[in-house]
Amino acid sequence: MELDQDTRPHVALRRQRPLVLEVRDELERMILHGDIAPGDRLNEYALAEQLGVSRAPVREAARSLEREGLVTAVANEGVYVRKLGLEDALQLYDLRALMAGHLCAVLASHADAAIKAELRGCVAHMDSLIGSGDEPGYFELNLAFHDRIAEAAGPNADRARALYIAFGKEVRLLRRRVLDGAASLKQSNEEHHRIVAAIEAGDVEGARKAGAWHHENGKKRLLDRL
Amino acid sequence: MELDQDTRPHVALRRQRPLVLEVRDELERMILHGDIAPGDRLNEYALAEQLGVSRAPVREAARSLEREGLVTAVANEGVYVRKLGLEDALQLYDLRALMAGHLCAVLASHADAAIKAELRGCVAHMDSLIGSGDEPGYFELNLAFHDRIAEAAGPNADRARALYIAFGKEVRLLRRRVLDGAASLKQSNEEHHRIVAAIEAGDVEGARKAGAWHHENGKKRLLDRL
DNA sequence: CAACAGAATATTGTTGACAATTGAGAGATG
DNA sequence: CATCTCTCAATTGTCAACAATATTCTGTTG
Repeated sequence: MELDQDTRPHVALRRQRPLVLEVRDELERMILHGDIAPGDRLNEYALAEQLGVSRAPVREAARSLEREGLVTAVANEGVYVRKLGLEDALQLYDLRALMAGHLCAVLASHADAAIKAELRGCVAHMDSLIGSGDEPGYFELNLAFHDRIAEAAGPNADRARALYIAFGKEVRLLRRRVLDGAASLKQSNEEHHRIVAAIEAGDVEGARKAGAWHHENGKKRLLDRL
Repeated sequence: MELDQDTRPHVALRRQRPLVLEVRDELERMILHGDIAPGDRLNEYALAEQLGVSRAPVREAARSLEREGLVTAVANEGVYVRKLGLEDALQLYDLRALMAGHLCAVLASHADAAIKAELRGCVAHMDSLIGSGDEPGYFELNLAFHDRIAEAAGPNADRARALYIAFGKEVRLLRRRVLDGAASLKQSNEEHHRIVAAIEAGDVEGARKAGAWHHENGKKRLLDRL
């Protein structure tokens, strides 16, 4: 947390962004990055010293993270990074698929020509990336594609979008990472095509189904590896 | 060893339940009960004094409520009870319907004879309450019915259940309360019948649709009154 | 009289200190 | 040698004080 780099004291002390938000983001980064492993306790004192702040902001940030599902608090004992069991992960996949379907449905109900063209171009580009064997490029564009759908769903779905993003973060707490096998790139993009087709056609329920089913495959892949 | 007299100012008796949780529940009650109106600021100092605690637990509780969506925090200004616009309310109805459908679907996938019988008896009882014109009794049992479904969905849907409950609380922040008209009691219970029928038949997608549609009617009723 | 500058006040942001609880290790005891 | 208790260190829970910021009030000036 390099906040005190600035030598001017009065400027450095004026922060528009509350310290607790900085701490929250940093704790979230640490947890998702694996610096603090699932099951580990968050030592308030150590974290406060490490971040150069007092314990109060750390505690507030922890409460915020607790509500988000990234940590669990035990009375008089501390807060622990949540250990995600298989059952929890399956739930998250379901809910995330539900949200994705909803976002696709909302978008399908009011998509304009511009976003339709953009999404169509996106999946076409992914097709070409598959053809040239550029897997990293595909994964990156895949993320951008789904982000774009969530964003384009508009302000009337921002709550669903927030949950979609939160579930995505949370599922990363699963000990055993699910590496989306490269074997199914073609199948994955076929599903993308179906999603875009439904959105272009204004088929709300079709888009919901296509979006949900695409994400449910992540769950299926997880189960196949057990 | 002799025990000191209990004359110490801050009572530090064994607290199994952290103070912040008590404060959080109390604040939530105040907000939902209307003691603090949407748009009002939560005065940390005043609330702390009123609750007989210091500001730290109040602040932590507020962070928790923020993540839940009941309040919004503004830097250096304070936290305000969230003002729910019509668009927000419609979103919440959609998401709540989504969760309800999911809960019905999960329950349909593994309902045993006991819960089936219980739900069947519940809707039958509601039928009789309609017949006798007992509206308050109907509303109460209606709540219990939906709670029972959410509960019976089991631990594999507890995340969806938590969201379902949270959305229910949040929608109460809407300024203009939606008084579910008594005109549609019969229609409402017909939908209950359809839900139970799908659950009994083990029709997962049918139960999802029935559960979601039943809740979407709340949204429709809200829109009809504008 | 309106508008603005500046002081006074109220409120939030942050900190360090103290009390209480938990967990671990040393020592006693059967 | 196992086990129990007691003490001690580590950590969380809570608080009151201080610093910074926003808001309100007031007096001055054009």
